[in-house]
Amino acid sequence: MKTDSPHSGLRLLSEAISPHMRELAKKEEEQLIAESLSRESVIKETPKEQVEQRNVGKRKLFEAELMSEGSSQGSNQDEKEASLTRSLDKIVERFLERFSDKENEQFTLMDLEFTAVKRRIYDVINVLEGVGYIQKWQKKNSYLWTSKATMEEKILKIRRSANVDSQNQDLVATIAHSIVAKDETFDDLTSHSDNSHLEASDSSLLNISELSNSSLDSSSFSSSCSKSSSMTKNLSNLTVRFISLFFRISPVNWTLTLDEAAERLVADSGELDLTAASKSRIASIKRRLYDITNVFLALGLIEKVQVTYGAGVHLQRKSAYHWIGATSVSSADKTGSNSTSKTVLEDVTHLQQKNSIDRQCQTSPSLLRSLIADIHAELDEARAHDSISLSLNCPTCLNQLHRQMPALCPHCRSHLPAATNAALSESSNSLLSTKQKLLFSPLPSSPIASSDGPCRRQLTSTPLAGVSKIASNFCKLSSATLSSGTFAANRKRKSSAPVFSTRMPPNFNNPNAAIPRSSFMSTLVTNKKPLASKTLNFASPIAPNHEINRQRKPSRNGANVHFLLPMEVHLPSSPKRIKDDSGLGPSPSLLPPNALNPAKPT
DNA sequence: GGGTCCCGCCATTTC
DNA sequence: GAAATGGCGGGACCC
Repeated sequence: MKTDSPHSGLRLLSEAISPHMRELAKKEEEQLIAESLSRESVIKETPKEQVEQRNVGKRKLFEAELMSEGSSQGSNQDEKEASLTRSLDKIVERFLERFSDKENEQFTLMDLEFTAVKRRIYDVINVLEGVGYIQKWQKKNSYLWTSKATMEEKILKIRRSANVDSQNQDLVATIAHSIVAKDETFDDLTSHSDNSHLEASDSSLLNISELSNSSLDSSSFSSSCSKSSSMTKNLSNLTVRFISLFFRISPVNWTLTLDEAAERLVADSGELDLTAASKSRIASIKRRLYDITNVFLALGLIEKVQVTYGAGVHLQRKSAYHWIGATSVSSADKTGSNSTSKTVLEDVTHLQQKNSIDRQCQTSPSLLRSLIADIHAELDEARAHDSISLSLNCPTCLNQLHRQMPALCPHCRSHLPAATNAALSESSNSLLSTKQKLLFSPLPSSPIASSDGPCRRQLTSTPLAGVSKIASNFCKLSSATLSSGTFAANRKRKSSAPVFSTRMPPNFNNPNAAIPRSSFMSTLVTNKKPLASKTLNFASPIAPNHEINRQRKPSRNGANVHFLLPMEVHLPSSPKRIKDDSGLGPSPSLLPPNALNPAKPT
C-alpha cells in the first residue's frame, strides 16, 4: 500500500468501511491532529513523546475502524473505549460468533465485525492458527477461517505426532516379548522401554515441527532440538507444541500445569538450566501459555482444574489445565449421567480407547516398568507352579526348547526346523494370548447384572486393568464387587507395588454417605472461563492405597465424577522392584531430559 | 507474594 | 519507508 503520510493509510482503510465509521474516524483524526498541534504549540515535547502521541492516535483510530456497523451505535468515545474487547477469551468468543457457521471463509482484519484491540487480535489469530481454525492466506492481512473439522483434524495430527500410541504399542510389544523371552533380563527390558519412550519423544518433536504450517520455514524445525528455540518463539508453533505436551507429558490424564509445560518447552529447546536467563525464559513462556490457555478455555478445548501433589503436610495444590477436546461438557453429564465427557478426538477417530490395551498402556514408562516387574514375578510364579514348559526338543542338541521367539536353539544356536518353529510360535502365541488375557485383560465387556441400579462391572486385580477401570471412569463399583471379581478371587496377585488400588472407598456406591472434604473433588465447568473448577489428586500411582482412595468424591451436584489417572512418577534409575514411593518429588518436567532413560548397567 | 493477564514497546516482516 | 505483525517484558490486579 502506497502511503504518503502516517494517516493516509488509515484514511484509505476508513474509506473501505461503513460511512458511519468513516465519518467517525475522520472526526477523530482531525481532533487528534488538532489536539496534537495545539499541544505542540504550547509544550515543547520530546521526540519520543511526539512519537508516542502519534502512536496513541493511530491506535485509537485503528481500533475505531475495527468497530462494526452493528456495534458502533455508541455515540461517545467512552462507550467505544468500553466496548473495545481487550481480553483474549472475549475476542475468541467474537471470532466464534462471527465464524461459527462459516467454513473456508477468507477474511481480513477489516472484515471482523467486532471491536477489539488489534494487538490482541494478532495473539488470538496466532493461537487459532496453531489450533487449526485459521490459516494464513497468501497475501498479507488476509486469513482463512477453515472449520471445526479442520481444527479437529489438526489436533488429531498433533496428538498422533506426539507418538503416544506408537510409543505405548512399543512398550506393550516389549512387555509381550518379555513374557515369552525368558532370557531377557529386566534391565534390558527397562532400558528398551525407556529408549523407546525417548525415541518416541524425539520423533514427536520433529513431527510436531512439521505440523506447524506457520510462515516459518518448516525445514528449520527438522534438525535438532536446539533449533526449536526459535520455534517456541512463534505463538502458533508454541500452541502446537503446547497441545502436544498434553499427550506427551501426561498421556493418560491429559492434564498439565503451566509450570510443567513452560519448563518442558524450554527444556526441549535445550535451554533448561538453573541460570537466571533460563528462569526468565520460563517466565516468558508462561506468559504466552496464559494467553494460549485463555484462548483454549474460550474454545472449550481445555478446562481449568486444581491438582494436588503429595499428601499431608507435603500437600501442594496447583492450577492445571485438563485437555477435554473441542466438545464442552455434555448435557448428559450435567444431568448426572455416567457417561464420560466425550472428546472430539474420540468422535473423529472412533477410538474405542476405554477398554483397549492401547488405552490401558497410555501411561508412564515408570508405571510400565513397575508393571513389567509384576509380570516377571507373576510369570516366574506361574512357571514354577504350573510347569509351563514345552515338550519340544532341539533336533540338534536334543535339549528341551522353551517358548522363545528366535528361530535359534538357545542351547546350541543351531537353526530350528520350520515345523519346530511353527509349533513354538503357535505355542508362544497361545501362551502370550493367555498371559495377555491374564495381565492386560480389559474390563469384561458384558456388564454384570446388578440389583442396585446401574450395571456393575467385574474387575481384575491387574494394574493395567485398574488403569482401564479408572480411565473408563464413571463405572459405579461397589467395594464388594471390586474385591470379589472372579479374576481377583482366582488370582492372588503378588504385586510388587500397589500400582493402582482396585478398591473403591467404602461408601463410594452410597451417594448419601458423607465423604471427607479432602477427598477427590470434581465439579462441572459451567462457565467458559472457570475459576478453579476441579480438584484432582495426582498422588503417586504407587502410593499407599489409602492415598488413592481419598481421591474420590462425588461432585457438588452429584452429577459427575471425573477420575483422572495419576501423573507420571519417576522411579529410581535402578531397575529394582519398586517397594514404595512417597508420591512427592519434583514435577516431571523438572527432571533432566534423560531422567527417564537411566544408563543401562554394564 | 504468587498467579494471572492486559498493556504496549519495539524489532521484524511485508508490501 | 510505511504499515502490519508479533515477540516480549512490565506491571496492575486479584486472591
